Amino acid sequence: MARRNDHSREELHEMALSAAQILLDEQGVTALSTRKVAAAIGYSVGSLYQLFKNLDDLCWQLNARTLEQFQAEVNAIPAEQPREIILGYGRAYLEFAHRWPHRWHLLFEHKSQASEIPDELQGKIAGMFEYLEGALAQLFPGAEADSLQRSARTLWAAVHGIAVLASLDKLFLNQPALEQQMLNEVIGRYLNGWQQENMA
Amino acid sequence: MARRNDHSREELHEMALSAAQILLDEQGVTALSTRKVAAAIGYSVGSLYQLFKNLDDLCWQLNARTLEQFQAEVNAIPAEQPREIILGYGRAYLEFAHRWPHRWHLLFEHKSQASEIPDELQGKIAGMFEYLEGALAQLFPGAEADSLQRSARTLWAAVHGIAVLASLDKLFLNQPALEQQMLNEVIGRYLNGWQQENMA
DNA sequence: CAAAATAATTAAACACTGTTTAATAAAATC
DNA sequence: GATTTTATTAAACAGTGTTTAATTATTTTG
Repeated sequence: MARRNDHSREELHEMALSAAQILLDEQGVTALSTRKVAAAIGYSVGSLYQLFKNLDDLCWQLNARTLEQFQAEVNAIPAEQPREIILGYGRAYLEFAHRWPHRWHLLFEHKSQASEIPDELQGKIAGMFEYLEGALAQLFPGAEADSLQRSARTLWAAVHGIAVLASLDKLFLNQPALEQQMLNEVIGRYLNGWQQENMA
Repeated sequence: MARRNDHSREELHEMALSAAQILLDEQGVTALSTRKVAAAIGYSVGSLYQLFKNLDDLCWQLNARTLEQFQAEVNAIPAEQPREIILGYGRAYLEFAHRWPHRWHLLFEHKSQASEIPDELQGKIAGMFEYLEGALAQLFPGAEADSLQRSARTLWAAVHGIAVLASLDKLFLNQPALEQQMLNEVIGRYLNGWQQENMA
């Protein structure tokens, strides 16, 4: 039943990733299994292992796609004032986590942490930090590189924390537009507090 | 081979939870299986299902223990100035996540979210928010209840975000005492920024 | 062009997982 | 002491990731 020329290696690779993404979107991280992906593309599990080192490898590649997609959305944000850039980034982050809950979940699954992060992905993440660092550098021209790098991560951690707890339903608070308000407040107050330091 | 009077139901329950906790601490979330817990206490899996509804139930009870332990540590923080209380809470949180990485990981495993959060646990979490809200209320006597509740969650989310990304090794930055600095800055700047709002 | 080498594909197996079931052994009740 | 209730277990079911050996298709070689 082998049929090598039905699809090239590249086509198969693409088919598998697409099928996996659909499975992920529709049924969540736990439904993402080698057998289901194989069945979805009409091949056996063994053939999947010809295309991917293992399931973790497939997940990393899925994560790379997710990051590319998010990065494209972030790049589409009009570059206005630095504060608006940072806020826009946070909004995009929260919105993305809501729109693609399972893709976003897979990004931070501890399981994937078992194997080491591929260099390619690490580069993508670093690029996104630089985006934030650039906006912060505009706001704080006198700040040291260390400080800017740390602050970019701190702001990202804060936004990420909001997204995590919201997705886990662990905020236990019914307020209208809760996440949006939390986002506005944490970024606004953080930046104001920092500016205040520089004036004293 | 049944031996009903070797251990009472309560003893068995305690033995199972303790064994599960050791397994969790030593081998991580993925190693926490019904068969391993059963083997550790010298009973069959079936007997475990007499004590717990399922593995998720066992995990919830493990999480309840973890929260109790953390709450005890938080309560041991000397009640000083409100800012020190909030900072102390954040420090305790980061420290706890480092000292008990797997217990802390289990707390936020999405898997456990499949079944609903037991009321008991929900109450424990609410209690911890109140702790933060109390300190914030001292700093901002004029603030509305809504605002205090939201801010407590925002600060928690920020600290949680730092802990998550640090535990996932996703900060990609080698700075001495990075997490501590991020913590100090996010709390300090947030509170300063808020105070600034009230003066304007 | 046919034969040999290579590579892809698959079915089956292995070692796990959570959970359920039927049979058995022990304790409690009558 | 006989009967009912309960605890316990081994076995089974349906999954999982991954590996293996055998088969089939394609390429390369003679």
